[in-house]
Amino acid sequence: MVHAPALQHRLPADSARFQTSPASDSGRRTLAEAEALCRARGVRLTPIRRRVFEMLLGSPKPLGAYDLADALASQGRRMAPITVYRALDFLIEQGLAHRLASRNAYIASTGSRETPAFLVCDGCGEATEITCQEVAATVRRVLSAQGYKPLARALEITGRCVHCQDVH
Amino acid sequence: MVHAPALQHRLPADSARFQTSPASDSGRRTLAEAEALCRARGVRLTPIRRRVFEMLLGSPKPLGAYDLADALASQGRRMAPITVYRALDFLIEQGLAHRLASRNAYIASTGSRETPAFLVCDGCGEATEITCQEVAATVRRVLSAQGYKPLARALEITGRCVHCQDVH
DNA sequence: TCGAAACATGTAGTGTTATAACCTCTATGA
DNA sequence: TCATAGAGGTTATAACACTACATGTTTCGA
Repeated sequence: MVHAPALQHRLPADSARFQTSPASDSGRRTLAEAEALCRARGVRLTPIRRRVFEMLLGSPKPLGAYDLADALASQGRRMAPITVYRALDFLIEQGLAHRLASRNAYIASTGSRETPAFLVCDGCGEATEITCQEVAATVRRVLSAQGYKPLARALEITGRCVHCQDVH
Repeated sequence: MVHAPALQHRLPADSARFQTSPASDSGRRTLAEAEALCRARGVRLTPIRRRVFEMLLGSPKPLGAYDLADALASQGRRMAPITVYRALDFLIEQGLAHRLASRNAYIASTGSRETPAFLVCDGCGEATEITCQEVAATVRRVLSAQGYKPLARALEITGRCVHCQDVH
């Protein structure tokens, strides 16, 4: 489960146009932001919710609900699955986490209300959140062309990351 | 479970730029195509696989594996879950179906090897396959900008369809 | 045409993810 | 101080997916 932080640095061509948010180097900041955000909204970032959020922040890859339960068990009393799910529901509602349906796993997010996109590696499972006008605009346009109203759900784009391209 | 076929006709503005493929009105044609495609590839569209594929083709919304088992039970002997999953695996390998992870459900597809996109309604669950150069290009660009190699996985875009916008 | 190999399906059991139903505790404010 | 709302505890179960192994079926070459 231990994993070196993603090497986000040596990237091709036009990566400058994307804002990426690897969880690993923004933990502290994001935790403070989350607290501020919850205060502002009048909702409670309780100890359980906070621990789940920290766990997600600290992980370079999305975690399953039962992974979270295991991990949290090692730092205290075991938590029932439903408890984890309730915390996750809260975090998702507040935009602090997203469910990656393609992996049945959960990942910390920025709390912004915009539709985020995640690049998910088919090999190692690591996921990178990107905020990209182009993606957002394309999604909006495609939806409205079919008469759909957009929802702020995470967009999952599957591929194979730099480190996993040769393998398998 | 019975559901009127989607009204795909009165659509906003620039829908002409998208090729949509509602399952309901292309069943016959697509079944023949699937047969041809399997023959050409030297793989076998066995009775079980064919029935599962027909079931998917006939449904306006994605079906769960156990839905399929139930539906197929009503037209003969009950099928074990694993049998359904095996048929689905085959169809997915051949590009004749896709798994919609956000719904734990499966949907018939065209068999083309390109990355398709599905608009999935958060309300009724109906899904529309679209083939759109713009979407494909955006996905490719975003992936390569982060050093990812594209995979031909279905892209799921969630929204609320025309009929479900007022409800809930 | 016989038999080996490859592929497809049957059977039983289990693993994994997610939720239902109901109860208790605690903080808050009228 | 007591009613209330929200958070969390407990137990059980639903829903989805797969492993392992046995049995059939098709195909193809000797």
